[in-house]
Amino acid sequence: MPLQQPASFQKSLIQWFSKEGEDYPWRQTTDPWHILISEVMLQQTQVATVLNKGFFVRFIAQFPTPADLARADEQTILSAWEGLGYYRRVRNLQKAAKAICDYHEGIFPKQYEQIRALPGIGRYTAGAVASFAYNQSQPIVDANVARVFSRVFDYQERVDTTAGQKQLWSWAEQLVPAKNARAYNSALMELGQQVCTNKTPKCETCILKKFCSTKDPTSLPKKGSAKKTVLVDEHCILAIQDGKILLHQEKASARRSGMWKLPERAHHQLEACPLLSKSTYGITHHRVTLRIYDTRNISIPNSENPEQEKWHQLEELPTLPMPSPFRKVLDTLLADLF
DNA sequence: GATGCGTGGTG
DNA sequence: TCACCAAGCAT
Repeated sequence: MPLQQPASFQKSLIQWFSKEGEDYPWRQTTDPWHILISEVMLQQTQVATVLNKGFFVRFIAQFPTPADLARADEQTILSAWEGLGYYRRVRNLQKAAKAICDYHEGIFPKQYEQIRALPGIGRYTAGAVASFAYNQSQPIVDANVARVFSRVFDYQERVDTTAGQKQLWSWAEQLVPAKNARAYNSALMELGQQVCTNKTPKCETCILKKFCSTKDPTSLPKKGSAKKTVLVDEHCILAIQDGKILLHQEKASARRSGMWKLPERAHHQLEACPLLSKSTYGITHHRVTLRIYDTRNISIPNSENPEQEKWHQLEELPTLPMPSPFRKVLDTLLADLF
């Protein structure tokens, strides 16, 4: 046991949470399907993002049961996820919905191993669903828990390695209580989010202060250095004729597959076209400079893969799933032009 | 074990 | 400005 008084540690957390815990929409339900949706949305995504734009409330209204998501088409699920990023998550969520319908008669499974076996559900998400929906005594380790544990135990090794993960999960297993795992796990994560924060931890008011060994919290947890960002240019065209706009759909093998964007052209094909906008956005380790050219009064340069391009009515634009950088630039351009 | 995957917030 | 980070997972 890593602590002398684990019961006191657990009790401190649960008491703090009962006073300071936020009343998020996904904490007002124990429906495992709704809990799963929230957990998948929150993977590598901050609470404020999911909360502010109403993604969770809208999604569970649109797909209240696994069967509802299982029968939706690709464009519909991508549109419901638009703005959240990591679109693979919603595809896996649909695969999980189909598996629940096909192998569990549409009833969300109760056993941890069955939850863990669903597509897109790893060790963290399985533990989160089991503890939040069913109050089962399962450990969780996310970025918040990793930060709290690495500081409480003054862990000087890297956490983004197999050995580091093993250590964090071992602490999580040993400390999760048998009875109140729902409240305990919620509290541990929320302390990491509200108090034991990345840059400026509020150690003076932290209820785990008496359990905590680190003298230099902001130096923890230790991680390897990130991959260097690569600069990339993207040259796209705004082609509008007779109330229609030309769009490109990403292939199944591509990133953002199934989504629509403005068609790309080689830079040298666009020398005669006026530049309409210039913006930048990040995707994985790339920094993309996106330039949009006006081809409305010029013959449109030939595409290398015209089979992926299609004319759409301008009215259809809001219903077509589109990556955020293109949604934003189109909203701005069309507001200016019309 | 390392890498790819989106987007928005932060100091 | 820009690197880093966030309720991870699959390959």
